[in-house]
Amino acid sequence: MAVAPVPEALVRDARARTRIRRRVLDWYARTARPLAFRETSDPWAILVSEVMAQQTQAARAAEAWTRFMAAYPTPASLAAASSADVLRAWRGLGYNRRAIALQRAARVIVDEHGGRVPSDLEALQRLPGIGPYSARAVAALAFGRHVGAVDTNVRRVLGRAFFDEPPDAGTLQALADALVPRRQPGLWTHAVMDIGATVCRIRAPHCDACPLRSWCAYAAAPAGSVRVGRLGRATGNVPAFAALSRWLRGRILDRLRDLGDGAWLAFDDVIGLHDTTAVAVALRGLAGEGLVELREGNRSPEARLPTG
DNA sequence: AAGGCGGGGCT
DNA sequence: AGCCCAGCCTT
Repeated sequence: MAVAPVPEALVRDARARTRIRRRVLDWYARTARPLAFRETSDPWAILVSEVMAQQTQAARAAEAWTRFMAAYPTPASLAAASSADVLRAWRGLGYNRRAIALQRAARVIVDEHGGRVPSDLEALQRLPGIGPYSARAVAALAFGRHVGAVDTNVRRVLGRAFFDEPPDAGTLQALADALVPRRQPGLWTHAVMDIGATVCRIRAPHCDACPLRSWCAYAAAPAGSVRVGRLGRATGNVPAFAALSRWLRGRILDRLRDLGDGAWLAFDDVIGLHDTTAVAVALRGLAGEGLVELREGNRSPEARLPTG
């Protein structure tokens, strides 16, 4: 078993990187997950897929993506839509703020970039809902830029293979960037994420099937040594009331999705089983994020999906 | 640096 | 019954 190279050596050793790339790309050519959004090269379609995949399993995002792209095939089409319709198209995906942010991004693309998704990394990251990961993913997948997109999969794969303890974000990003091949940045990006999703899983990794096996510190670690598991943010205890707040927001949005366009829903009709204060807090929160509009009704305050 | 934000799949 | 998922934004 080869000793795992320290990341600094790997960044310097072009031959080692070449071997790693070849092994990974060969593996990907045989085993790639058939995700619908991998069939497109349209930057807008790729951007939409990345937003949908944020904290959402890629296979499930792919199903929604196909429907969404049929409705909103261009930035201009999403920019011109009503937010209510966009939220309806987002049903089932969760994190509904993403839908509003995506529409805002489409409007920025139309207003400031001539309706074309920008290829510049900084411009991408300025778009609403596009952070460090998504900007790099779009840059690499849609524009062939040589940037490493570090998501939870890549963090785990590279962390396990090339570090003995969780690296800081800058160190990890530098290694991810250095590993991107000259020729096929998009294929590489998909490939590393697939390793994390199907082989280098957080539990019960399939090291024997891994293209990085011969370089990997994790696979080589003797039994009993410390093994790095999840490399993202530590998960703290989630209070029960937090889950309830999210759940209530979701139920309210689903009620509003089922109403006709522009129809208002009275707070009193939402409350039913729910605590009056909890409903009010949820609606204020939704309004503050642009997910609903509020007005004072006759009996009680009223809410609807945004018509703009 | 920490907390909020969904819904579904997997173990 | 938890834990996790192609993260991002706000405070």
